[in-house]
Amino acid sequence: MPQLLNSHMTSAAPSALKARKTPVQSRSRATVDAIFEATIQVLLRDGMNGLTTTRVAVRSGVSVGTMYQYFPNKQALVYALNERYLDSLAERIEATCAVHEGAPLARMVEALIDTYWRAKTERADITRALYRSVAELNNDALLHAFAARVDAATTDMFASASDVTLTDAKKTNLTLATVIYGTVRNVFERGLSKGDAEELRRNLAVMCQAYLEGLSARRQE
Amino acid sequence: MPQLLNSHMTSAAPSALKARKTPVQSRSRATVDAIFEATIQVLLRDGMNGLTTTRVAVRSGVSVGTMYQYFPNKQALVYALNERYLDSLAERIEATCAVHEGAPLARMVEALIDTYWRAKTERADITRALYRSVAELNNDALLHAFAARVDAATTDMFASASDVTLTDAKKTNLTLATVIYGTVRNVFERGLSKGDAEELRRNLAVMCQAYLEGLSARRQE
DNA sequence: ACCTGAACACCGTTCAAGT
DNA sequence: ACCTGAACACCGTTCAAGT
Repeated sequence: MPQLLNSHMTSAAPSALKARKTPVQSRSRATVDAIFEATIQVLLRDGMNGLTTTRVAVRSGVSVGTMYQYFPNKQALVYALNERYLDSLAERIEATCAVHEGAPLARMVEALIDTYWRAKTERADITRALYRSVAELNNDALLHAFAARVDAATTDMFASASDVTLTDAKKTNLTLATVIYGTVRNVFERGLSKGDAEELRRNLAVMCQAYLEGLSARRQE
Repeated sequence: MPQLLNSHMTSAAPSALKARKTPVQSRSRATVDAIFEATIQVLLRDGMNGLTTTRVAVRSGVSVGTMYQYFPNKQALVYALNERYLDSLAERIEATCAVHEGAPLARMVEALIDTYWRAKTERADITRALYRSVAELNNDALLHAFAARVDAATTDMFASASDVTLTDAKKTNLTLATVIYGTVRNVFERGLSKGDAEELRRNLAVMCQAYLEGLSARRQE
């Protein structure tokens, strides 16, 4: 589970949600990691409503006071947790994009769906818990930063396609990204069975391909 | 704003979230409406975090004690609010389905996207607030009931298409519904500009059409 | 049948005191 | 440089008393 979250701290956070101090000694870095770990566990066990500072403190083995040295309030803690998660997700997407530079467009789309899908489904419980927790925050800045970063990577990738030259890679990317990420989220919300989810993944790919073929076809006319 | 919410009480609610008593006298019905109205307003002004029972009570002009006569806890209140909203949304989709019985498949898809899109965007602030509030609940039952009801209507509609006979209307519906609703939600999360959102709506329609054409084409081979 | 609001348990947050 | 935990303000929820 720790592998899902890495420790880069990107900073799109509004000041009220920013981490209070950056851990400098190894002792305090361990403290912060313990707090994050405890937060996920409490979130999984008791849900967003049962996520109390006391419970996180007890589970992480530090006092509430210590928590408040690193996070100015409870929201900031949840915010930072999502920040870590999105950061690692963005890295994975960027890696996929790097690998597929110059590939045929269809393979890029397939790879993007695959990476995103896998990242979200490999720990479905965590994905669900984080989807819920982030909804409570003033999350615009967080999600915009994530979207901007990931969009940059995927747009570049699409623009490098070996078989098609997109007239407007940015807009094509916006359509594909919104549809793909939105669909994946809705699959979670509907709680689809593994079989249905898998079929939907394939159909999503087919839809994206059909859309891309339509784009080329329209250009040739 | 009241028109967005009607007062049918469907009941997919787990017992812990069920409304405590049904209003029978006109006085109490007015009370419940006032509570709902106040809840939306507090939600819009102060967000999910600032939604306190005291604030809702003051704004609605009733005491906390009265609120607790109708809703066993704060979650139940938010749950009921979402229930009302989803109920009215389902009604609108059912109406669209009824109108398009026997129409060509492409027009059905267009109409479905249109209805859903319009319902979500006409009061974007409320949509956003409710998306956030529902994420906090144990919302599986609520969303499943909504999905089941709406899926039934749209599946029937698709099965009645005049130009195409679907081999598996249920699965086609699942794909289209998940992609459409998911995409609309993601448009909100990304906070797209009106222009971008409008373009995405069109592209979503194109993607769905391309997918349907692919279905027919594959059958002919 | 419906409403009130003081009272209680618990949670978020602080801060003086510790190592 | 980092940690502790009692103390305080405030919120969710109840219930005895009212109309």
